[in-house]
Amino acid sequence: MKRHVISSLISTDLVGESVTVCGWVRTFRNDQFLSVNDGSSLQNLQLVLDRDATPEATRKLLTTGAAVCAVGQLVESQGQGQATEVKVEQVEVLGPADPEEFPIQMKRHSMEFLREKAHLRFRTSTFSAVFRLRHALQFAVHDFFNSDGFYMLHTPIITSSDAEGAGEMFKVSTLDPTDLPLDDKGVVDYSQDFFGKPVNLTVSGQLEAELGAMALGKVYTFGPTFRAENSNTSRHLAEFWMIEPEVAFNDLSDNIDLAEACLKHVLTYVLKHNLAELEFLAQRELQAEKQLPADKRNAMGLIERLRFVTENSFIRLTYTEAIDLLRASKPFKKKKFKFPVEWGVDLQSEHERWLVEKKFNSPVVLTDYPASIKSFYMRQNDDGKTVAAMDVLVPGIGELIGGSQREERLDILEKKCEEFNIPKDHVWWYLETRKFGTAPHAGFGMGFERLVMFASGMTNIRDVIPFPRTPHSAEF
RNA sequence: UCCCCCAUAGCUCAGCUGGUUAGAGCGACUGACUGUUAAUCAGUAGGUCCCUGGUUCGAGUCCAGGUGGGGGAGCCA
Repeated sequence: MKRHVISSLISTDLVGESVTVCGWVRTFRNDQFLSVNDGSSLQNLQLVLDRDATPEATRKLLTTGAAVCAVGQLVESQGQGQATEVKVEQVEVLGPADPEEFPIQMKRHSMEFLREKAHLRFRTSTFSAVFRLRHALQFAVHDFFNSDGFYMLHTPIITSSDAEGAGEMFKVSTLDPTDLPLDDKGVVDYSQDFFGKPVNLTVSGQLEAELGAMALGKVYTFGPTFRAENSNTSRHLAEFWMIEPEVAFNDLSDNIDLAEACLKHVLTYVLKHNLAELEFLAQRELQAEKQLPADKRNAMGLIERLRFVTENSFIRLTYTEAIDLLRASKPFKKKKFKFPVEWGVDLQSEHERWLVEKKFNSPVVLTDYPASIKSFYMRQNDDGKTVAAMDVLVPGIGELIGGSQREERLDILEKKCEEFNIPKDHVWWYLETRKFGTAPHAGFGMGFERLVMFASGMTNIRDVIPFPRTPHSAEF
């Protein structure tokens, strides 16, 4: 069946033509006006029925949520709310939706309620807008790297690498948990497992991406990532998608430039191609913020915030400079911070928030952290105390990107493995890239859902991924 | 994992220092109206007050435990 998508019918270009449209009923007013959405855009199409020509049995089935298909002529609307409408000649209900049971009503629902209806929440304007935006953002990410000569590398999802230390891992096994094979010491004998050794779901594709970068030059991964941390926050998922570029011959400064350019590209893309969604989400945010006290609201609207990021240079400062700024700040002097601010301890959320939301009100890139609070693979600076690490912090979300220049010197990397208790035979393949033709290189990880949060103004990460995985929650 | 808050109709919520028949708005249903924009107007139905136990003459209300949800923290992206 040849169909027209609704997004192509809301302008007057096709007026006079006979059209076929299918979609889901939003409202049915006056036994005559059927508002239908097919997901092609936020816009609903108004189908105008001939009340007398439409059997009552059909009209009774035209309830919110029902799937319908209609044939008619596209005409200029006689009403005020829309440019065009369809004079329906024939309408068929493909799938009714019992109005007593269908949970999505033409009224505002709480995000908490819709989260429990994750299978149906796509039918709402908010979630359809979020997921169209999510699609556009992932397309823009691929577009950015492809245009810049990167190759996408599919790094493994099942991995035996346990060296990254990025978090607790999900074990993957085909052994029967009620009948585990044990060796003579009573320890599980993984030689009988599918891979002959213990394996996990990946917590990061970085180490493997580094291997690719040391031959292909510029690579990136964009795949699912799993953390079995018992994190119960609005910014963490057990299953999330991460973008991890890795570039040979880049230093830390190049790495920050890449992160900044990438963010600016994807936000510019959605500002150009998804303005309707962004305008809708900006309105939604405004409504939601009415419930909040004035000091908890965003200083700028959603679109203004995104433009600000695309048009201004990110603030760059070292960890040491950040500590100095924090120690000179009002909340520090008034002892408003709960956690100590001194060189050597990691910055807490409250400190990052102050820097990003109060001091600069802009994305901030913090660099050169103390070695002791960062990972083993980050490149040691000449001062011997800090490493060439970077975090990109954005208002409302905190850490959006974390990255570093990688340690390319074999002797130092081997020493770091010892300090971090990483057995060399677990990462022998990683170390060999430093043995054969080592070169400076750098990369970062960007949490895709956090990017979608930032771009959409949604405040809970569970509302920007179709089917969120969090502790005790894997329905659907 | 820790701290705080919450759980009452399909949804959002009210329900006072414990008191007799648990309410509102929206939605749904029935009817009226018919160029409506979350249509309007009138009416009707709809409740295991999250679960278990306790205190009390009496518990939606107080106490304990549990479950679920939210906000914040840690871990991080």
